[in-house]
Amino acid sequence: MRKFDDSLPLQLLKAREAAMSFFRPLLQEYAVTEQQWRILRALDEYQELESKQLAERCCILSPSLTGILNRLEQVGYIQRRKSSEDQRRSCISLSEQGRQLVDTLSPQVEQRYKQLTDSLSQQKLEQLSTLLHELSQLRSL
Amino acid sequence: MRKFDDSLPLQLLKAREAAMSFFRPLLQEYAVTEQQWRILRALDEYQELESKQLAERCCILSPSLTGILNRLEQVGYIQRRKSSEDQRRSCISLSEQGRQLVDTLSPQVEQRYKQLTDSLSQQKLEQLSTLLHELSQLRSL
DNA sequence: CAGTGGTGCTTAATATATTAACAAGTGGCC
DNA sequence: GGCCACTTGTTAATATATTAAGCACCACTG
Repeated sequence: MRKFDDSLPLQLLKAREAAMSFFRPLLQEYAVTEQQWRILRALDEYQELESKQLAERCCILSPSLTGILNRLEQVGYIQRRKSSEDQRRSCISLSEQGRQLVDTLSPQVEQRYKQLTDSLSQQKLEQLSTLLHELSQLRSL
Repeated sequence: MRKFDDSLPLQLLKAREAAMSFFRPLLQEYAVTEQQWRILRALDEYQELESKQLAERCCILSPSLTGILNRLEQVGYIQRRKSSEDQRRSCISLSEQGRQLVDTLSPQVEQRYKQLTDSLSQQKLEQLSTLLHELSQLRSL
């Protein structure tokens, strides 16, 4: 039978752990979690997003998102407003404080990201990115 | 700046989600979690392992492992014994019931794994595996 | 306009992840 | 033997992940 270590999900997990080891110390220094940073990063790029879009882009399920957004709101990094057309939807955006954090952290994150990509070569990185994208499209029937 | 969706950790996360979508329904049907299955799978392959080795191979931190092993022991899938030479270490192994579960589930998991790999082509899979392994070796200085 | 199905988000309950602190066991060293 | 540094495993506290329920709001339809 196929060996345990050959499991694709496990390989993906280990690869991600290695990649995250580049950023964890930095994020911890600023007291934001990995997931919180994904949210902040997405909001920085898309200005204002609904919860559902945020969940989709950040790969976070809505029940988790509820808690994360509550905490981010409490420390003052984001703000919400109810959509005027649809009372169910809430639109999330960065607060001034949140934007400041992103502006401060982003360059440092980018620097470490470069260390990471340089360690692997540009070509392999693109190759990997392509394969990962292809895999992401797959769904069990 | 680099786009949000280009983030390697996020790509790895999404790829893993896609891959796991092939197995989640099956695992849920047998009421075992993803992590519990990793443990059982590892124990099936290595007979008996110490907690630390298990944590290493399954990519699970010790505090999480403590809880997972407690639950697996309670439902009767594993058993522990203290190492005779070193009273700190505990050796974990599959119980008869645990072995039965693995024997029942493994073929079905393999079947879905084949669906997954067939969807991607053998060549790309090997290519991906190689790149992931290389990435896994990297560590932030 | 009440009824109905569907959507967006939250709650609840349980299982993990993550960091720090701790408790106990081991080995070396004086 | 007693002190010490180190290792193994656990506990504690907080943040997420996952599935199932629930609740409010929306659009549609009779």
